[in-house]
Amino acid sequence: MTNAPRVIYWFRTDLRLHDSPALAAALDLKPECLYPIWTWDPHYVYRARVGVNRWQFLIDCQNDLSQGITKINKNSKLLVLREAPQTLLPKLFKEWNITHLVFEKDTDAYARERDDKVCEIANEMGVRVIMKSGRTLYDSDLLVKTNHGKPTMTIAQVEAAAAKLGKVAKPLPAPSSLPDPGDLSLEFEQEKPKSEPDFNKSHRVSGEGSYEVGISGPNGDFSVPTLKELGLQEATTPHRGGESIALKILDDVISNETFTATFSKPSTAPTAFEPQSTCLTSPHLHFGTLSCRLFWYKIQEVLDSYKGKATEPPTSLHGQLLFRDMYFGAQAAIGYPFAQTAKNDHCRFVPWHLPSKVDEKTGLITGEYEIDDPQKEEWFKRWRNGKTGFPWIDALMRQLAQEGWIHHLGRHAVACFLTRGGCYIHWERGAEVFEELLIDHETACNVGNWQWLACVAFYSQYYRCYSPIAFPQKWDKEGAFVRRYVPELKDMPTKYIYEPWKAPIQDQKKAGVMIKGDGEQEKEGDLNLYPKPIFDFSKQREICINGLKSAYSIGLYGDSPQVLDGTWKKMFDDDAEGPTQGDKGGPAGSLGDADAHGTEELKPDTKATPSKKRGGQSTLEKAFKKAKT
DNA sequence: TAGCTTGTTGGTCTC
DNA sequence: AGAGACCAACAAGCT
Repeated sequence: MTNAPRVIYWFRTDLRLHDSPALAAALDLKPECLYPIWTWDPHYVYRARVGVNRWQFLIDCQNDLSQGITKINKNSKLLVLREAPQTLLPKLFKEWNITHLVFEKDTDAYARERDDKVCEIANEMGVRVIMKSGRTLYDSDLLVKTNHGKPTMTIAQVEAAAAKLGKVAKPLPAPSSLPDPGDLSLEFEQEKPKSEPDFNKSHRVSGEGSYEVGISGPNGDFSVPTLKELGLQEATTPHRGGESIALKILDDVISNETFTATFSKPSTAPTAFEPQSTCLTSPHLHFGTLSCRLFWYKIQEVLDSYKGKATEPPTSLHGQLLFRDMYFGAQAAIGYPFAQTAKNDHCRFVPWHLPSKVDEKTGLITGEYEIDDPQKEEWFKRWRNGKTGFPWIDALMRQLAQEGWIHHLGRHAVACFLTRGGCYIHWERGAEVFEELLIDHETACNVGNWQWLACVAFYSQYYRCYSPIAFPQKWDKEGAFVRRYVPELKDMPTKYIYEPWKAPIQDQKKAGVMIKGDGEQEKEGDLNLYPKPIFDFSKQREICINGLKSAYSIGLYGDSPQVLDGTWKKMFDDDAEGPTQGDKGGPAGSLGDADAHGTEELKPDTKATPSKKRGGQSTLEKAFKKAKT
């Protein structure tokens, strides 16, 4: 009888009320009722890597949003529904007599696939879908289109495309009123998800139970699940989520005009803690509790009235937001392969240790990897656990595990160390650890930065290598940061704080710590133990640089036929760093049996040979002669 | 065309 | 203390 719209507003990575073009579009419909929902997606619960700190942050955001909604309309709140959106939404459309589904566009590969499916069903059921861009400064698909249809790989490309697209959209105010939701009956069966494989099993102390209590939660009130329901221990991060916190951080940043106008990322200290040297807005941008466009214009207001010399992109605060758009543009154009080497035409192929297994049917990495060398697996575990014996690296990795956040340059240091500047281990291993532990993890930025640091895309100056000893001394001669996060070393003399293995035994004993073993044993008598370094850094650095030099001269990319069929091994010297021995190789660097693909002769691959001075062998010989000296 | 500049964020030395 | 030269040498865009 009524033509008034009945609208579901589907919150995802836009957990805010201010500056939401999608929410504004929903309200423009003048709906008779508005259901603000969150679908508790098993993909996120089981298949994405999400550590306890990011769960806490998400739950904070949801609770704060729900309270924010209730503040505007006491009859409304965030309705959390525990089922996959692909199966749940069609049932809700019917049950609640929905006319419109509205949400913010998400260009992550899985999100696109999910949303395509939902749109298809909605169309079939006669439900109109409204999707608005709002996660980035510019609609990532438009950015790509304006960049001649190509992934945005440099800031110059982003700036050129942005100039054509015009100014960033002005932020919208939060709504002053919200319609009531309609009838909340749920007369249908809950479809429970398959819990295996569960990538987050290692974090659970009891079974995951967020689907065991029905669609609307244990009290039937659509409550936000708790960590306990997820079987998780308490979070350890001091950083908390929610729109109200995000807006307060923004106010604090903006009220410091000098900080805002003269911000220059490369000169902020990665060793600063309590407080850190940057504004820590990244998790709020990820969960959408802070609009990047509001941030943009608040910065602009400061710049407009600032009398001194302000910094500019790419190092300025505006520059940081442009980088985010760059990575989103790259991901939007490349899709699923963006997060991996296999089939990624913009990612250089390097024969890293611990390569991913690739599903031959889908072409996607499975989350498992090959252990080509047990020593490298040990290095990887010790890196992951903050026990490499390099205090700067270990302090950062322990800060990551405890707090879910480390400074951008700290991320550079540990990423370079794991990949091209130390362990020569696959950047996909590192990206997975960051995915699990970072509270601000978003695939586009995480993967993009790992590719940058590994010098496989975005960046290529692999001879510029971060030293775990010299680099932190630029900001923290005394080693206060190390002393904070590696307490075993808190009394180590400053002279040895970044290389404690050089401290004489007497100095070690005086400091209450022995530099001994591999980090397994924590104490010996009264003395703490801190591990010996996993390797001689300068030797490994040399090996890595030579490895990169040979991989660059061979010039393969993730989509090169030799990479996909495993014949890449024939192009590398057996003695080259990485699993290059023999002639059997799997797709994209894994060690699987390549026989199934035949042993056809290598043909010169035009796409894979952009370099004029390709031809490898002499370069290789030179490289390895040098490595020996 | 070959050479120059630029690219968010290196290390080491000198002044 | 901080800037500049040099190290060794990548890619892309420009002239």
